[in-house]
Amino acid sequence: MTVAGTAPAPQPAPDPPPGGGRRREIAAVAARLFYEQGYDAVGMRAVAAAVGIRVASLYHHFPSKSLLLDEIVTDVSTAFIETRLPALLDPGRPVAPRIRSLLVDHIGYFWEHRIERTVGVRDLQRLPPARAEAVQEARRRYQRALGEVIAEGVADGSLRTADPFLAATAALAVVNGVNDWYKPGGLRSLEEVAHATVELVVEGILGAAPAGSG
Amino acid sequence: MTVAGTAPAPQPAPDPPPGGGRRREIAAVAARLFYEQGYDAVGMRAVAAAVGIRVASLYHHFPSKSLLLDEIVTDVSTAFIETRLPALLDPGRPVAPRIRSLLVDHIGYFWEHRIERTVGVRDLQRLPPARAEAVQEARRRYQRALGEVIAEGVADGSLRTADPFLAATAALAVVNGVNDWYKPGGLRSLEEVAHATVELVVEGILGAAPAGSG
DNA sequence: GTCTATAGAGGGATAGAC
DNA sequence: GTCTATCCCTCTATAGAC
Repeated sequence: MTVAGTAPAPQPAPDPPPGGGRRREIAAVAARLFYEQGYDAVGMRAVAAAVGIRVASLYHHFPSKSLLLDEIVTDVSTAFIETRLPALLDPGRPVAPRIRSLLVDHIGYFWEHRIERTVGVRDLQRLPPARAEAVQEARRRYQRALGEVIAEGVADGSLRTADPFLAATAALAVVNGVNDWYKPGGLRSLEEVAHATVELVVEGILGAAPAGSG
Repeated sequence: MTVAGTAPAPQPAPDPPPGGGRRREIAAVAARLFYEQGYDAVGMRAVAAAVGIRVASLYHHFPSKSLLLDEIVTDVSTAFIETRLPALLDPGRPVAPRIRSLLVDHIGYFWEHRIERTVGVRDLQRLPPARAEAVQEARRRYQRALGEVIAEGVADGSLRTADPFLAATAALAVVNGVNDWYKPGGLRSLEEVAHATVELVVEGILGAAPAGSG
């Protein structure tokens, strides 16, 4: 599921190399268990049992539990940010639409990857330190870039907010919050919620004119 | 530290009963360890060592590790909500000031209790199930009540937002987010950040008139 | 209220056969 | 690539002395 926006969600190699299938299967099974019970509460025995193999076999695919966690969270937590920063900073397009499509895509991407993202937030400290730092650094760059673009919008008069960096943190808190409460199958689709949320953010917090008025 | 608002922060009994001091000391030490490393990553041995006693002595004060966690998080996570709901719902006062003072106090209270709150969010699932449910129920009531008050403000014309319950979740995401990034000792005091954040929320997300204009 | 000692289960990880 | 078997450690919790 991809929420309508500018760019397609980044996809890893569509054809997993033969033999890599098992590795991906283990990561997917472990991700779900970590998501449901927490990293520390799930033993390698439980992961092995859910996959249908023995513990020792897990260590043929991953050298340690923390590197299994790394496989699950690091790419998902950094790929969106890395791939979206160029479009966000592209000066050839008006600020408000740039931010709108970024945030709509943000909600869609992290909803699709909500399992990995939830684990990546809650159990970040369990990653090998250098990997945890990489994730945090990507998040900081993202937030800083958004703040700079908001400041650009304030300077050119298309946005109005007193403190661009405070507004950036608030905007990200709101869009990230969607993943904490949205449940599918209700009255509204994720697309509807995403667009309503982004309008609330871009008009309310950032002071942009309504979407259709440009 | 209490952020300026309407009501004083709720305080537990100021004079701990003699003999209960050790219990409080253990809870405080454990809270800090859980906050820094996570509930599952901290063993009862580590708690005991930090207090300066042996593991068995811990079990004289708390019957289990999960009830030690309960002592740390449940009261802090529900007391603010329970004590503030009457004032939030009080129809004898205009909506916007009611929400403003609630949110300013919210930021101050959960900043003061950021250790307990962080543990209570991240490790909620480790509480005894009935206690975890109590915490979640309090959070739901709080959010629902805020949504109702926002709807009241929309009805009387003092607020303007398309979806009061979406606005309530967004507002809470922003104020809760402050505790994730604010660091003391910087350019701005918590009071300044709290007021700026609440103005951003109440004017931006809820569509209220600026603070001094009523 | 704190201690020593220990039960009993489960943790991550490895050796080496197949 | 998966297995059996095992190492060594830590976990929560309890028994019973002082």
